[in-house]
Amino acid sequence: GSVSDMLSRPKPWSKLTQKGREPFIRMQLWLNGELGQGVLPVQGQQQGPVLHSMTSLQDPLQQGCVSSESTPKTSASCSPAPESPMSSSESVKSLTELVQQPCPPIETSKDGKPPEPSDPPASDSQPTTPLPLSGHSALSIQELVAMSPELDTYGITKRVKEVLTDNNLGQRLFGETILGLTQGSVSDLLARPKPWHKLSLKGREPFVRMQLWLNDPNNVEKLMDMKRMEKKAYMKRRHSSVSDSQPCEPPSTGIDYSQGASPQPQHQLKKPRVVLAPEEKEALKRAYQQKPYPSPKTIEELATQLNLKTSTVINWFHNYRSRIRRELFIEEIQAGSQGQAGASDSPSARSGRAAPSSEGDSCDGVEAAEGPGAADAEESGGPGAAAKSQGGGPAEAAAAAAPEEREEAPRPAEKAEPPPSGTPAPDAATDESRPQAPPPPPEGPADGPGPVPNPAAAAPAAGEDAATSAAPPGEGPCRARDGADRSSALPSTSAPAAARRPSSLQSLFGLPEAAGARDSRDNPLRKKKAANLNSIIHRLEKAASREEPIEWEF
DNA sequence: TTGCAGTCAATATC
DNA sequence: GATATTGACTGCAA
Repeated sequence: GSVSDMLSRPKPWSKLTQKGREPFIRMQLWLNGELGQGVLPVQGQQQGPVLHSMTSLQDPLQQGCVSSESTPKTSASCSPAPESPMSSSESVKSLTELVQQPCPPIETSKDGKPPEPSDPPASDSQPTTPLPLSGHSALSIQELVAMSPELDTYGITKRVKEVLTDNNLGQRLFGETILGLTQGSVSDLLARPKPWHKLSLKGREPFVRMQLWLNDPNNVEKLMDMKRMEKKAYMKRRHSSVSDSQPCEPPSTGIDYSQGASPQPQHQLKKPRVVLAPEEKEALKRAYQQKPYPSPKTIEELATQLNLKTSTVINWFHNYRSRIRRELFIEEIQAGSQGQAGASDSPSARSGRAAPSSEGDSCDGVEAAEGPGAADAEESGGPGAAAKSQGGGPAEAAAAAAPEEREEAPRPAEKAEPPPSGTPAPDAATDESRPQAPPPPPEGPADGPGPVPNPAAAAPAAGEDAATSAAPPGEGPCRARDGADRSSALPSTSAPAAARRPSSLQSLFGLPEAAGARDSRDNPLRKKKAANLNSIIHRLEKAASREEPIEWEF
C-alpha cells in the first residue's frame, strides 16, 4: 500500500522528511544498480538533495518488513528478511568491488599527493576527504555510508586503537590520511564513539572509513609508508628551511591545511582561546544541573556573574550537553558489553557526574515525573552548598542565579543528575512507565517543573562525585530508555541488525564483529526492562480494548 | 530561534 | 611527541 501510494503520489523532495526521503533514495540506488554504475547524485550530505537524510539505511531495504513498525530495526518484526533487499545488494555490488580493493586512500596519498583538499570544493562536505577514491569512488564513500549495515562503532574504534598502538601509528597520521580529520577529532572519536544509530550520515562516515581501513590487508604498511615519507619530507624541510624562515609545517599528510587558505591572514585574526577557570566550570556545571537548558536570561546572568561572554556560556552548555550525552552512550555500551555491574563506576569521575545525569535524552521523564518536589528539596541545599568552592566566587553566584529560574523548567530530559536519592531505584519499573507517556520529546527544553535535583550542589566537588556514584542506579533506566525507544531497547550498537543484514553488505564491510558482538540483550537489566515494557504494552492493549480505568504503576 | 552533530584547533596532560 | 580535552564554529533540522 505504501509503495503504491508513493509511486502514484510522490511528494516533492523538499516536502519530505528524512524518513520520507529514504524510500526514494532506496529507489534511486536500486535504479542505479540496474543501470550498472549509475552514480547517485550524491552531493555531499549536508545539502545533498539526496543523501542527507538517509540516516537509517542501516537496514537497507527491509522492504520486506515494511513499516508497520516505526522502528524497522526491530528485527523481530521483520525477520531477517532473507536477502530481502536484493536490489540493494545489487547496487552495492560495484561498491563492494571497490571496497575490496586495497585501500585506496593511502594508496593515493602515498604517491606523494596528499589528498587534495583542493579538489572541487564543490562537494562540500567531502572536500578534504582523504579518501582519494578516484572518480566514482569518491562518491562511493557516501554511498557506502548510506548503505552500510549497522556497524559496531565501539568495536571498530577498539580495533583501530589496537592496530594503531600496536604499530605505533599516531592518531594524527591516521586521522589526516585515512579519515580526513584532525588529531583531536580522531582522539575524541576513538575514545567516545557514538553508537551507530545515533550517528548522522556524516557522523557515520569516519566509521565506515575505519572499517574499510581495517579491512585493508595492507593498511598498516601503507600507513607506515606514509609515516616514513612524512618523516623524510619533514627532515628534508627541516634542513632546507633552516635558512628560509618557512616555519615547518607539520608534514603535510592527508590534508593540506597549510595551503588551505590564504597564507597568512591569520596572525591578527587569532583570538585567544578562552579557558574557563575551574571555578567557572564548576559554576556552570552547577547551573547545568539545575537547568540544563537555561533561558537566555539565565545565560545572560551567568555570563555576567562569571564575567564571560554569553556566547561562551551558550557554547559551554551546548558542548556540555553534547559531551555528557556521549559519555552516556559509552557507558551504555560498556554496560551492555560487560554486564551492567561495573559500568557505573568505571566511567571517569567526570562522566559519572555529568553523564548520568542527564542526558536528558535518555532520562527525561523520570525526574520530571517525580520530580518537582524532590528537586526543590535538593535545591534548598544548593545555594548553601554553593559556597562550597573557593569562597563562593562565581560558582556561588551561578548557583544563586539558577534558582530563580527554576520555574523555567529544566528540561526534564536532562534530568540529569542523579535522580535524586529520593527514589532509590526507580529502576526498570519506573523507567518503563515512560513509554506510555506521550512521546517524550527527545530533547528539547521542556518547561516543567522538574528542576533537576541537584545533589551535587549540595555537596560540592566531592558531593558531585557522590551524586554521581549514586546516579548509576537511576541512570540505568534512563539509558535504557534510549535503547528502548529505538525499538526493543536495543542499542544500535547491538547486533541484531547486523545479524539480519544481508551478507553481501557484511562482507562489504568485513563485519566480523559488527554490531553483533555486543548484544545488549545479554544485559539482564535490559531483559528485565524489555519484559516490563511488554507487560506495559500488554496492559495498555488490554485497557484499550476494554476501556476500563486503570491505575498505572510501572 | 534553538539545539544538535560534527569538527577544528588551541591547550593541557601524559 | 602523542594523546586528551574543550571552546568555538558551521551547517542543518525542527
